[in-house]
Amino acid sequence: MAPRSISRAAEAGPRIATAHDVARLAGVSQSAVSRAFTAGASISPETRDKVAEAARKLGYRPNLVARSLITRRSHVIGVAMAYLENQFYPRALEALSQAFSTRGYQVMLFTGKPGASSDPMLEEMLRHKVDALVMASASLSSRFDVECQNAGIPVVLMNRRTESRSISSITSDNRQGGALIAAFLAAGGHRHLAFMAGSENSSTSQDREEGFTHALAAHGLGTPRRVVGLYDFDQAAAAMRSLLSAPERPDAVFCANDHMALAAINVARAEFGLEVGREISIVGFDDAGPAAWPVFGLTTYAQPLRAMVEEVVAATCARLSDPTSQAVRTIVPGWLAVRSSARLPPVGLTVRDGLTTWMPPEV
Amino acid sequence: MAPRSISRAAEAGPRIATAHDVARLAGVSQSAVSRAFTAGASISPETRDKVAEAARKLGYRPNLVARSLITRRSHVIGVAMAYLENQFYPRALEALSQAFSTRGYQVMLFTGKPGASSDPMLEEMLRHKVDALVMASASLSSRFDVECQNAGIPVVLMNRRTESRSISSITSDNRQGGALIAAFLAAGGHRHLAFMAGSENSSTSQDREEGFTHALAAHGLGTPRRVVGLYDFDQAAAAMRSLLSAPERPDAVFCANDHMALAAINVARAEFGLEVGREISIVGFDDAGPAAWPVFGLTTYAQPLRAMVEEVVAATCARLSDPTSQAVRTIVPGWLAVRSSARLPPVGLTVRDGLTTWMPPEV
DNA sequence: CTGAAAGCGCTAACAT
DNA sequence: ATGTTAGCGCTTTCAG
Repeated sequence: MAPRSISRAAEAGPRIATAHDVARLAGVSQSAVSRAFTAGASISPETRDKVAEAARKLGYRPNLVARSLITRRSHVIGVAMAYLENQFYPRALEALSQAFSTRGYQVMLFTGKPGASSDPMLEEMLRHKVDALVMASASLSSRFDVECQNAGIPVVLMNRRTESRSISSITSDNRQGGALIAAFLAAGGHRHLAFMAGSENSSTSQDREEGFTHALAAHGLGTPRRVVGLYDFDQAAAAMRSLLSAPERPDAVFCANDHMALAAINVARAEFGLEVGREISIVGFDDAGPAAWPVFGLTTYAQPLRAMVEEVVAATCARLSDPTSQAVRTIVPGWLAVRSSARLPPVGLTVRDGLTTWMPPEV
Repeated sequence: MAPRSISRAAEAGPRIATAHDVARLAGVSQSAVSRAFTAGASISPETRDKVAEAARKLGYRPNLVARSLITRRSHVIGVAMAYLENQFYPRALEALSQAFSTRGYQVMLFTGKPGASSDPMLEEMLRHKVDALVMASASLSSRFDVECQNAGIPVVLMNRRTESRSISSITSDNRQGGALIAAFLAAGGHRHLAFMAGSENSSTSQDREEGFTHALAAHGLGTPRRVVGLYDFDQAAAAMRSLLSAPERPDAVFCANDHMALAAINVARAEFGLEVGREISIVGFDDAGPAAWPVFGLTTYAQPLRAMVEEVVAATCARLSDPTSQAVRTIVPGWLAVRSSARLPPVGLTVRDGLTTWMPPEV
């Protein structure tokens, strides 16, 4: 029998070292070990070194599960996100994960079953004791609100908003973006406008539409023709098809996001042989990756992804460190990325760092 | 003093109910509550009902953190994934998350800092006590292997393989896919072939290249010209540029994945005015979302995403339920999705369900 | 079938 | 600065 096998259970392989094991080897108490791994704990350098040495030998790593049981902080953020075929979201997810991990949080992903309610997802999040929730898609039931408030976990919405006073939201300026696009299209001399909506219950789509429609009216261009793409590629393609098959074809269509705008370009070009940007103008919203690809050259309202993510993380951490703090409703300004998918207005274009944008001429 | 406030701490809001609270209200022991929430535990229907009722009243939810401390199962799977701008990965992630949640597991996402080693990521995964790891990108250091083995947590690679005997991997048939593409291109009458590699240390890129190159030689087409796109859109674009600027232009290029192939199409069409599929053939690998978009019509070796994900989940769960089981090395067959980006061979095409594929004529 | 009691690995008073 | 003690909320023997 090996001399050091005191009371090791007859398991396969060496047990995972605990703080006790480290304490024994270092000749200190278990709490000393805990302190050695706690930033700012009062411990002498010698003890810390002894512990570090023993820990290294044993390959010890603090068990975060045990820690969170007592500190009541799991350092895990639940992120609800579906619809990852829309390039905007994977980028957002990656950025969120990186930003949170910088602050010591990990992201637990909740995608939800395709058509299901968000309630089972909420249930899982709550059981797993996530410290906070960031929701970047899925529409939340009203239960969500109260359950999270009861559980005392902050909820931050990204790219959507809600009426609830207790839920923070970070969006870009959807209304202003819609209005800017209306002005841009009007300045470009378009007369027959169309709008392609996302989901009817999406605040984001609503805001963009409102901004667009109101500004259009202000420019004396009446009400745009309206189709619904449900944020889905195939649905958007179908919607575009109906738009282009109608007797009076629009000369410009604003799609509530890039994913649908890309579908629209595909249909216009491949099925109707239209030269996008000359025979028809298509504008999107997001500035997701493929928008900038040369074959698309999609003119779109650019949502500042990094800035939005920073705000999300800031809002989350703020409520985490002070639970009594108010929910915020942050609107991050974006800008119009002008490329080739829409006819250009004669004036107002600016180029900086190789990027072209447009601002309405001063009134 | 309210009659029922026995010893509640003077906190804000109602405390989150624990099994003890439920037990008290139901008039049973705390272990009875535990049993009521454990499938297959021996408990009478009456007790179960009493507990359920009390739990409902209190909004009780078992605390998974506490549970996992004692069961040593967190029911959390760590998924390491970066490079989400390649559409294949977000889809994979979504599918993984759904498949795992069906089996009672949640996914914790690890993206890693852009250029950093995978070691700090590993550290976090271990501290969080994930039950298993699935790695869909990032190259793992050798430490990874031994650390995970020590910690007793299974590692499953998706879309890459490794030499280690203890690590499972699920890939599609990269070699065969490369070979099939070579045969397809040869049959299409192409003479000047080129290959665009991903990362040099990527087993996936290597396998695809090997299959391609060997088959090409067998068809008497010599060694293809070789460029490196590093799986990156801009790098791939640059590589394509150099290919098309060279004195002898290739008439077909096989890119190690769709993301690069899409970049190649962009450059060929937008910068060189080439009609892709007639003046030059471009073939990819993955069949990621945009490949099927009409404007691209990318001919590509389709990796069966759902099947691969099912295999990943199966391999993970197998090792979880029997830690002594062997690591597997599964190769899932794919098929050639023939579209318009490459010139068609005169024979061998088959259409089924609106999808076109190609098989080499029998020898 | 049920309750009492012993911990899972750790942090946080509280003494010293 | 350090050790002792008491749990965090739960599962799991072990008696009965």
